[in-house]
Amino acid sequence: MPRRQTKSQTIILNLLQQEQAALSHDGITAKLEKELDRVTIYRILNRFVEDGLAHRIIADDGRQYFAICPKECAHDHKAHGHLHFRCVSCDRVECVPGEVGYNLPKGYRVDNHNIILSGNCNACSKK
Amino acid sequence: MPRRQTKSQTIILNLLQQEQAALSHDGITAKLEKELDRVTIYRILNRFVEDGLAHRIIADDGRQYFAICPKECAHDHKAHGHLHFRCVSCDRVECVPGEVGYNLPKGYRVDNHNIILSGNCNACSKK
DNA sequence: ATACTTAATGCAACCAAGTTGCATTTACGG
DNA sequence: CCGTAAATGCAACTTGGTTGCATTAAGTAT
Repeated sequence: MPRRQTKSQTIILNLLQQEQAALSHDGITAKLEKELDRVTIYRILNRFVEDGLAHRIIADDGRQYFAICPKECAHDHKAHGHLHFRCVSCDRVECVPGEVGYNLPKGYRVDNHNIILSGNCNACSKK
Repeated sequence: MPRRQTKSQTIILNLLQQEQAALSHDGITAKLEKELDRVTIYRILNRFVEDGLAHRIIADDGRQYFAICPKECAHDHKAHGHLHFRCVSCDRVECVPGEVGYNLPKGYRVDNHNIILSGNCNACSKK
């Protein structure tokens, strides 16, 4: 039962790879020329996450965004300590490189980070 | 058109106040003895947020959690720089005091923080 | 206390994001 | 080229949350 390489899959993978930002389901559909079923897209994305190829971010609009894991986090697929920025004007979610600092009371074991700042990105705050 | 003080409202306010954790809609219903309509609860919570009484957190399960604003953040109702921890075993979302450090490329204007770490809390990681 | 205004409630219906079941298609190993 | 099972597509469902609207009940004026 190994994975199979399908057209749809590679299309989405390429999309995510060339994209700077994390994409939501409908961000993806928007960029697709050949229409794909909602379900298919979700399943492909979930597979990517399962395989540690992409990570899933739940933004503060409550929706899932997906981004290809940068090499830096390749060693550690669950704890993505970097932050994400969602621009409320252009609706892009970007991965912002660099670690986030915090301290937690002892005994707490983190196995997932979901850090979203939102506001206006560089481009939009100039308008 | 000022606000009116109703029973349901005070019940929920008290609930949130005495609770250490942030509560979701159904966390609240669970703790309620007298049953309240879903819609009513949501509307009350939204009003609290509007009035700067509570803040809304979107956890990494995609759901909204509400917590009374601690005094420290009274001066600044939108940017809650502190982090939240969601325990995946006991399903509690706690506010963790202390600022979170990060740096953002210039030009970015943050007006909301939504920082969720998840994993096992002190109590649960001992089990 | 009584009447009036309009905020708050409750119900039904709706909406959006995401998932599941199942029949059909299709990648890929033999 | 055949057979197996992974991937797709469609319909239907689930969950979290919101909206419309008639009804109830705060708070104010009389």
